[in-house]
Amino acid sequence: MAGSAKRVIPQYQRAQEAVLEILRTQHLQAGAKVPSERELALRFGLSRMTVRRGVEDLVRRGVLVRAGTAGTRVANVSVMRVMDTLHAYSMTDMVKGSGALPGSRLLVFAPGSASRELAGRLAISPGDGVITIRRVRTADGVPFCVETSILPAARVPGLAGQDLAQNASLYGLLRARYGIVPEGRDSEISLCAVTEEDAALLGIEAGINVLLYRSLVRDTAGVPVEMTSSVSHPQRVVFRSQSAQLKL
Amino acid sequence: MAGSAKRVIPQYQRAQEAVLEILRTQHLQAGAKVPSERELALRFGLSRMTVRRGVEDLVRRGVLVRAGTAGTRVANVSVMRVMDTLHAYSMTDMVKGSGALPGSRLLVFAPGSASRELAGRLAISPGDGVITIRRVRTADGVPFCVETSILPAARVPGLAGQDLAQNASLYGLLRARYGIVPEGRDSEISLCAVTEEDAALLGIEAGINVLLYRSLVRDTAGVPVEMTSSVSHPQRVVFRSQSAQLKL
DNA sequence: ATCCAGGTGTGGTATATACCAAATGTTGTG
DNA sequence: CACAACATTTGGTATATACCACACCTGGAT
Repeated sequence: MAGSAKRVIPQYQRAQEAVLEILRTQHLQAGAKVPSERELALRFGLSRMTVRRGVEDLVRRGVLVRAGTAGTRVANVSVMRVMDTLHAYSMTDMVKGSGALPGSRLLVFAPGSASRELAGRLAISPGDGVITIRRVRTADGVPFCVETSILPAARVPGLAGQDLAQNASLYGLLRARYGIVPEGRDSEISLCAVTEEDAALLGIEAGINVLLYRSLVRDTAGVPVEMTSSVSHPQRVVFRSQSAQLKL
Repeated sequence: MAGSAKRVIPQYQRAQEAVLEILRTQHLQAGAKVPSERELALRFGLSRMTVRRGVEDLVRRGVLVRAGTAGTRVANVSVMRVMDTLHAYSMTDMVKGSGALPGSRLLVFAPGSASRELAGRLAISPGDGVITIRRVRTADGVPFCVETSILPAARVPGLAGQDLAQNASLYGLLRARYGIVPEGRDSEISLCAVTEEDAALLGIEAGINVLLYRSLVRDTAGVPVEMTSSVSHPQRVVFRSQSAQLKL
């Protein structure tokens, strides 16, 4: 019924959005109780089952936690990096999925040439052009990580700083303008002492240990398209993953 | 009292089991088509919605892959194996895999009873018996992490401290003695300040930030078998993962 | 004031039904 | 034989309903 668009967004996803909206507008903190499923259903004009499906997704993504028969509450982590094996989320989508408004501020956009080691990783020749992008990522305006990406310049001709000026998603650009679809990634999580510069950007004490996430992203052909290394805020970021192994 | 509650197994989990059973008995290879939801519902005597719920779990766990309106298929196993560095099941094997000699020292082996929250995570009843195992893990004799495992006591009758005395692998024991095969895990990596005790064990300064790895391991039926949380040495541990997107 | 019984609200499960869009299968025509 | 037209199958979504077990609150008896 009603107006039909080509891409129909399912009601349960709208319900999800609506719940996230409630979290935002009501400034619900971690541990705050969320309206019951029946209540939400009534409010959204949907059936409980439909609302429930949306809520379950939010629970699965770690935004909400169920307290059994004592209601459902807001989880205590603001930003999650879901290391899902099936979906290579863009950071932008990841933040959105955590119920926050994603943003980014461009710090550096610099053409350069690849060192021998970098060239090796990116599968290009030493001296080949690369582009270094450095950004502060924010969720609801609060910075949660400083990210540095390095891409082979040949893959992204014409890419300019202003393309990333706003809150644009790099992956969105790669896909839309260059037809590059990130498919696989090798990643690594470790610790490092935060530099003074990064500490200032994140609003934390310099020199303390923080999470360092580094990854190499490949396209559908397995060719490297991006090297990323990002430093995360100690309290605001959690890496999650779900996996299953099959043995028959 | 203190006994296990009735703990009724939901039909959709039975449906899951039944589907896995079909995969086994019919020797369905990766890519093979699985009976349709309506067909399964008919076969199991359940409603389609109930069956669907089970199937969705299997999809989420990576066992099955949906091919839209063209049916549902068995996932490609080889792809799943690629990512098992981060999701390695046995720490012992992991250490071996990095070329070092694995070892462990048992700190605590304590029976106890589950709190409400713990019971919820392990899918047992509050008050049910659990076993807490705390070990220092070493590589070539050098400690690199302090690990705490909690298992439902009912799953491992007769398990004793000396079983883990030396360099025995807990997972090896689970498999060999109890027939428990770890299959999937939900995991999470974050930061925490190291306690004095752990700091002393790892030979690092107390209070600094270290990597905290927490996971819930499930067996082939999706039933929780172990909760782990481990604190890693800041310089000696790196979490790696490889992932590829799955397409059939 | 304390305690306990019972009502109410909550999530968890299960079913029957319905319609849609896309993919597949079948059939009838050129 | 090739190919278009049609019917069927499949997963995807959405709803209404029902019952359960547990947590919580409230009111009344002690």
